[in-house]
Amino acid sequence: MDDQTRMMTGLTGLGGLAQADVGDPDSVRKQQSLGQPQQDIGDILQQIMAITDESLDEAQARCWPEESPAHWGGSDDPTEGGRAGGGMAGGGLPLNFQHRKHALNCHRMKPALFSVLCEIKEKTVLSIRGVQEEDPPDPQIMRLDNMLLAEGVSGPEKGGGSAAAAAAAAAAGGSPTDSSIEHSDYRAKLAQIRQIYHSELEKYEQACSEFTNHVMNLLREQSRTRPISPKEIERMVAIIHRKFSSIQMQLKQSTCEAVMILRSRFLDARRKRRNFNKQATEVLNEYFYSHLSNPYPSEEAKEELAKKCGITVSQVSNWFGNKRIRYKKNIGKFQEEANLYAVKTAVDAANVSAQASQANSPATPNSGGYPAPCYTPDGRL
DNA sequence: TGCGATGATTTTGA
DNA sequence: TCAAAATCATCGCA
Repeated sequence: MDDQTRMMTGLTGLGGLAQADVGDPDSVRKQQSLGQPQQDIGDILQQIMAITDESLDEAQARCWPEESPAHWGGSDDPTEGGRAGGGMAGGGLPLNFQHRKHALNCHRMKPALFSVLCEIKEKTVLSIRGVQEEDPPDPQIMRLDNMLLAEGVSGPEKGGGSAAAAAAAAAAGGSPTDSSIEHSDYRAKLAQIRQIYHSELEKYEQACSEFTNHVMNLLREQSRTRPISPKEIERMVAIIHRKFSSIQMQLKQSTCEAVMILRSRFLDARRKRRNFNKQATEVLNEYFYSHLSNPYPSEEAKEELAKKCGITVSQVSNWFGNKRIRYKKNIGKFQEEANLYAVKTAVDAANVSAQASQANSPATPNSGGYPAPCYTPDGRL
């Protein structure tokens, strides 16, 4: 059966019942004299229009009088909220009006008429509004999500931020105790942020779920008295979710800010340097001046130096970078130091050669590159 | 407290 | 990508 046929049939049937039940003399006369379906439709539409003039509360209160059976295809449970006002049947309105509405509600074709109204509504209102509803995922939310994931705030608990903390602590070059203190401090603060974030997120999700359920129940209840399609309920749920996701975005944004502040504080701490101890400086200087022709230690040499000095490879690189540029800038100033280390290296080499009976071991492999210092064989300048 | 020394970071260029 | 150069920020001493 197509919509039009169904509507016509429904309206005709409804009209007949309305006339019979209501006992309206005019309607009876009209039916008797005209006997036309169009007249019935006009009557029934007038009755429906009269209903739409009421407020929703009035309608609900009067649509479910005490004796009213569940003819709208809904639940028979009398405890349901929408019928709370059932005892108010009548509400001071003319009795024939109440009877007419009751007749409408109880009529067997009411569901058919109702479904037609739903369809019309869906085709008109929803199709217009629904055009822009399929939003692509918000890029800002995606960025925030990615950042929170990378920092180890969202997602499964992992090394995340602590790995960054460890790297930064290692680069700080402080004593192992200092690093571990900084590391654990960073981790503790990050864990705190993580905990607050998850607890707030849980609250939002719970509130969203509760509110969505509440609205859905309300709409389902109202769908008994006005045409609300499941699609419309879905749309409303989507609107609620959008509203709540904007709140979530604020939470994510402030969490990101907190992480950035924590991170910047931690990274600032990296700038707090400590001078290398005397032994470490000596080892580095020894290498530098004994390789003055080519003061570029290989990766292996850097690792070995780092191990000897108790610093990181990158610190060794920094040291050599600084040393090269400062030596080059002011050779005169470093001359004395260079001579000192050259003598030291020569003495060490001599000792080694004496012990190993290898007289030809080169003490200073300098040839070209950075200018070598001047010194006498006895160690004096 | 000022200043030179020094380790770290950033910028620039090959 | 690496090294040079510039710059920053802190240390440590007089």
